Amino acid sequence: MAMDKTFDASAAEKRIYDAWEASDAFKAGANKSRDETFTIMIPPPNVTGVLHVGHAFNNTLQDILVRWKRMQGYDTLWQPGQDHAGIATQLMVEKKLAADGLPKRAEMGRDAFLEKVWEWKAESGGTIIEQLKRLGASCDWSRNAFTMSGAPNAPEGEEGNFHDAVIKVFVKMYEDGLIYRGKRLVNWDPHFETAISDLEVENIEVDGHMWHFKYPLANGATYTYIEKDEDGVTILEEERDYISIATTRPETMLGDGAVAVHPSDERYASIVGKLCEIPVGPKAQRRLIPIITDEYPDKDFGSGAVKITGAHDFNDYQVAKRGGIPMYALMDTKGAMRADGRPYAEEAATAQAIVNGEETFDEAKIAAMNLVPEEYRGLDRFDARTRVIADITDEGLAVMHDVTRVEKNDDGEKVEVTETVPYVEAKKIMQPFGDRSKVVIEPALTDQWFVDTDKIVGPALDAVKNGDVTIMPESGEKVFYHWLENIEPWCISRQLWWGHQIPVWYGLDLASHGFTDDEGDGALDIVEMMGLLSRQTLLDGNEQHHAASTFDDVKDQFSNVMAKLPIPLSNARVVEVADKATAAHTLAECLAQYAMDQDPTKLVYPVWRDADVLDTWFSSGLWPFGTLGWPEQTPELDKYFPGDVLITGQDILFFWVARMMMMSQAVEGENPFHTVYLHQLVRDEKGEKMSKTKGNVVDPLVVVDEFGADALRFTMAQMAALGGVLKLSEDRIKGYRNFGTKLWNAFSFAEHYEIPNPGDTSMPVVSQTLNKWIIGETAKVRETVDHALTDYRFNDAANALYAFTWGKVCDWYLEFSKPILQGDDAAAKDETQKTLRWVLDQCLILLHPIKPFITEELWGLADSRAKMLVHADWPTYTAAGLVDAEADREMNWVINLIESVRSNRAQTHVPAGAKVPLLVQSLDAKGQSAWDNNHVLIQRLARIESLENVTDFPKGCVTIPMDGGTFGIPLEGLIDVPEEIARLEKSLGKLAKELGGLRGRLKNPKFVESAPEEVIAETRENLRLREDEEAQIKAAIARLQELG
RNA sequence: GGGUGAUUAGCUCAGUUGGUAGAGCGCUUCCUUUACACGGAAGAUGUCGGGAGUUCGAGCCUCUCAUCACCCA
Repeated sequence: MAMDKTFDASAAEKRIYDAWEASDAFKAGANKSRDETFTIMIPPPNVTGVLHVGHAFNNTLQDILVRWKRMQGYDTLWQPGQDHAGIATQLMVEKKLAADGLPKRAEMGRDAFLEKVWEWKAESGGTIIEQLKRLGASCDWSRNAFTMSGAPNAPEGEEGNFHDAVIKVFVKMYEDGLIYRGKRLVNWDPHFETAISDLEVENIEVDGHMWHFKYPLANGATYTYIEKDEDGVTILEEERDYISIATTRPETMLGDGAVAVHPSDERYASIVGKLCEIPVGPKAQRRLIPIITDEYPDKDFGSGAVKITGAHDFNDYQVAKRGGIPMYALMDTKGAMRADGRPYAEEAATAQAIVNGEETFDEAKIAAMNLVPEEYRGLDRFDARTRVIADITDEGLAVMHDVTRVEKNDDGEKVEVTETVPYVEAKKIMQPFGDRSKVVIEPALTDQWFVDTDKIVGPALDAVKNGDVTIMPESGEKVFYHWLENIEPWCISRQLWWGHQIPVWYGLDLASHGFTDDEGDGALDIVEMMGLLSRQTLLDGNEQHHAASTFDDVKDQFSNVMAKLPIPLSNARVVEVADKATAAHTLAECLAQYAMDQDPTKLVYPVWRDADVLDTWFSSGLWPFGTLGWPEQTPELDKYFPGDVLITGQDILFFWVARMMMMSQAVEGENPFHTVYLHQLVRDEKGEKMSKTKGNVVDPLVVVDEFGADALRFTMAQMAALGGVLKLSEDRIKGYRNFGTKLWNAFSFAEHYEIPNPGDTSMPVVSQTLNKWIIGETAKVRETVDHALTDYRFNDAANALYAFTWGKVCDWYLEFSKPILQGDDAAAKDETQKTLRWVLDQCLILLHPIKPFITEELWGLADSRAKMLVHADWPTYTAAGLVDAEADREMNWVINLIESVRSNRAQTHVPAGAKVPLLVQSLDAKGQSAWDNNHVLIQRLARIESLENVTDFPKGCVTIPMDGGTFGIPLEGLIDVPEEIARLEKSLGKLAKELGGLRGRLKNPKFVESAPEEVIAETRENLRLREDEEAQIKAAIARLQELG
């Protein structure tokens, strides 16, 4: 059966992939012939993900390494899987519910919603896996992991250990004091109504405005405001009864706790410590806030005075913390102005009392206060802004300035009109957006769980510093240090449903509620308990919490605390309820019941579980061991952890890499891998980010459809220079598709010449120079490829294979073999046939990690094979063992001569088909033997008719200087003499430049003194050759001139 | 504002202890010679972003400027 003209990738790829899978070719340990393991953990794509070029690139590199190591006989595992992508998945399912006209999430409730998510996952969650298969990814799919596996509500088929792992790690870290709960300013996504980490926030520069408002000083106080220029000359001096504040977010003024100025700012020094009025809200309850000093304000920015709204700005938060300024939260979870709490008049009065020092405050008290005046309550934050601006301006408290513009008056004449208008600067501001929701992120003061990263960052930092973990390229290390050395606490709670629910239960802190024993008799009497109930303080009070893997475990912890309470509470049974309100209600009810029947066995102590879930990256941080069965001590965990290499995008160095390192160290005390290979974002051919809005997105599957997976993979490998920018262009992919066809045609060549293809040939013992040479070249490229892959220089490996296969095997070896294959020397023919098959097999083996499909297909053409190519043995022969210096020299001489003759022919317009005679002068013995051995090849490929020894070249002869003799092509009458002279003179000019440099260096005594011996020798040799060349060209010109 | 990196042929990029620049694609010319036109042969194209310094010698090291990109504020 004749081979097809080209490789039909679309038809073959699926068939080949299925064959690999059917033979379990990718299973952990498949093709193992040694004990060393090689483990790569796939960076888990989102379960909602679809394959993009970034995945394609990333997974191609992983596959190259894995296939290479597997062929080398390592016990290889490429562990696949996906993460559950909390926000993205929840969003997707919510959208689907809406599209299907089903009840909303809140309407259907948590359990029903999660059921829907799992349903969605079963239907669509495997998309990206199928797509990775199309690329040829050789993961052990039987081990596919999922970060939500084993969750309590997981359906059949989703059993697994990940939930256990996550919960266990949380509890351990909680018990070790590495996780804590706190009220902190976090990035709040008002769309998803959840906290998100600062890494999930995109800061984008947008057109914004800066408004300038007057905060009147209390009690009509005034001061002299003096503005000076750079030279200290007064440019403005006026009496003011206000301080001017610039803000981009006027709606947050309602929560201001102070106005801050820089301590060195002379303009405001006289009013520091005084009070000023927030110029918004009902006139009767205008709040007064202090003017304080802090290092934060920039004297040159705005007015130099900054309003401090601790609960709504990260910088202000720090100032407020330093200054003990209350942080009033103004918004609800949706980003609307709060509508809860007491009437504004009462809240404002309390706030004023706090400022006046008449009332104390704590976090909880401040958090409960709502300082939004009634007229703004319930408004969206952006509507509130508009209203606040309008109200302040109406009241005349906006800073005004004059604007002059040209208008046409009633008569149509242009006139200048000057108006005094509010001073509003239009300016670019950096605004935070949720990377999923795309809405403006609101800093919000909320109770969240945090990992105390400061305490676990050390080992990760050390691992890189002491070289246990290498980050490539090296620049990644600097970035890594910089980030880890300035690490912020990691907020791990998310107000979502899709995720691992935090294993913490809360109970009312009865001790702090006055469940005290007035009589000191170790028991509470009815009066004491009823007194407590009547105070109705249960809901406002404090809580205590405990973490445990299960409710049963946590029950004991609560019981232990309860035991310290007076009888009969000490005997109350711990029960789980839905939430705090239910808990308070349940407790009150059972106490009331007890009051009637005095039956202590009916007393219960209700606790409720934290409703929030953990950040997806918390589970992803456990990926290196969670995928291997941890916390079970599985054989896989034992064997494949720690892994070897992590290949991932530079953009998730912090998101994920650092967290895996911290978590592996915190949990297992080991680094999860020894090498991190970071790559950049794949961009379009112009170097721009791919984005849907720009329409420059390259879909890797479309590329695969058009050019085949191998072409895409080879392109990816070829681009993968360490630290390089990745620009993907279709022309390139096309070029490498052509390379596949070239390889295909080399086999078609072998078929055409009817070369036997028994399969699995061993390296032939050869006597032909040609065969010795190509075997040596093969050994060289094998070494180059291994070195390149060892150093993660995928581009070098790809380029070396391209140059070898095309530039050596196809361009020269196959051409050279033709006369032998067609010739009568049976022994030479047999040897060459065997060598040719062997060399082609080596091409397949060495190319297989990069181009798995076409190579497997060609491999399968042999009569028989012991194994599929995916499991073929990777060669270990060396250049030292196989390169024959003499054969090398001779073949290079032949190639050189052929190229020179061709070049001269082409440049002197000898018709391509014409055969020309060749002359040679003073050919030495080596040259003669090289000619004798290879003249058939030379004559065929350079179209030479005959060789004649001459003592002098005739006039009009083009000369070819070679090592061991000078060749000449007599061209009298065939060439354009002036053109040829011009050509030679041009090369003479180039030579002269080179000669000048070489002579200059050698003449310089300092060069001869300080340069290494071999460099000097090389330079001398180079000079000698160039001078030789120059002489020959000059001689050639002279001969041509005689003609003219 | 801080950090990191980039700037080399028309385009996309290599260039590994500093020794005088390479590849692919594209382009020009020629060739349908029985593996391959997704091919073959030949060819042209670079003050290696600007400037300064170290050195016998700098694309590579140092400083500086410019432009661009990305990350973090």
